[in-house]
Amino acid sequence: MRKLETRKEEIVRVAAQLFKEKGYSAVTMRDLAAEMGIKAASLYNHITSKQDILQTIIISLAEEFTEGMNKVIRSEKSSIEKLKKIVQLHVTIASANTNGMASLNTDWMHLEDQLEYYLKLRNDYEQNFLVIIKEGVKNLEIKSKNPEVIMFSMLSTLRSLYLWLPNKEDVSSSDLALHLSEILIEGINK
Amino acid sequence: MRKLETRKEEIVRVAAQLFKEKGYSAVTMRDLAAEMGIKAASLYNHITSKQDILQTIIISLAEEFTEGMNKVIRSEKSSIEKLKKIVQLHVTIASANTNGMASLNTDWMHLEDQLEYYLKLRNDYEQNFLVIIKEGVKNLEIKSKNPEVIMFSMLSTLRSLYLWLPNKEDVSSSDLALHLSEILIEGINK
DNA sequence: GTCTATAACACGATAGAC
DNA sequence: GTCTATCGTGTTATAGAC
Repeated sequence: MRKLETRKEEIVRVAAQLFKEKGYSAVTMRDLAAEMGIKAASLYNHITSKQDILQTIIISLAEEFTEGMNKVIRSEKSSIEKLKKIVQLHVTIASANTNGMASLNTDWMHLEDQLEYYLKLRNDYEQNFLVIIKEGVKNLEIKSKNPEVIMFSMLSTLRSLYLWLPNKEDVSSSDLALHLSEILIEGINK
Repeated sequence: MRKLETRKEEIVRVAAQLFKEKGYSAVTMRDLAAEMGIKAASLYNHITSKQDILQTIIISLAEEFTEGMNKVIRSEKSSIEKLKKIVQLHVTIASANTNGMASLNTDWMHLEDQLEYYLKLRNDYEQNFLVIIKEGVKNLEIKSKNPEVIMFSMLSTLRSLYLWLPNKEDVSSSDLALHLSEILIEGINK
């Protein structure tokens, strides 16, 4: 039996959609209330502030990525296999919450109390990503290109998935992850 | 002899930097004026509105990309060579204006009068990009993967360059374009 | 070309009735 | 749990002096 959505969860879900369309700063509490069919003042029975909503959206996603990365690192796989697992991680999380991913990617700078924590999680994630690529180069699994450029290229694509996934609801998410892994790892040249 | 920067150009340049840091909606005319060392009211002797600034930043960049793409299309090169030219185009434009690229990528939805025009330029650009990839598949130059996924992957990386370039001022922009082309086209697998 | 002053309105958030 | 009313502040933009 699926747990029912609380009122706060509903507010956060609707807010994430509006934040994706216009960005955190351009969405007013009156906009959000109207979309919920209530008055702005009523929102405050469920959340403590607008900032509270942004934190809830971003931090839970950032922690999901951190948890997923930690599992990948602990797994005893080849570097290429680890990268494929990371592609799958991004496809899975982005598919489940495309709206929230927009806030994670473009509105993180509006975090207040939790900004430092977010930046630490993001930085650790990137460092772990980089270590996997460098190990792959050392293992002779990965071409000896600049690892930073490789990470930048892969991560840019993975971080942009939320912009593209909503238009591709016909493609299964496991198919997409396989397809994307091939392009990112094998290239496109025949 | 280099043309001197007009006061409006200076305002637009400083605004682009602030827009990159906090986004269009979160930057106030007082913020911008303070950064220029004047009062907010004084800005209006040089620009007609805040919206005017955003338009100036975004539309000129969008037209640069359109012009560059048109040159690539008219050139009589292989599909792979055309893609390499597009990588070079993005690296060149993004290197010259990293701050403006942030607005182009994340604040375009705040355009008012020019929103439709921007969307047409962007859509045409993507269609041209897709045609080049599809021709490459037909020519047997490019692996027969889903062309939309290939375009999404390449374009995501190219559109994110502005986030990454400011930290890599030591790398020459032609070296970066070559390096990036190799990774995007040949992949990373050994 | 910049200033002070201010118009006209929108913002996040709270108080207290129901 | 939602409402009406409102506080205190911030917003873009204009008018007119210097």
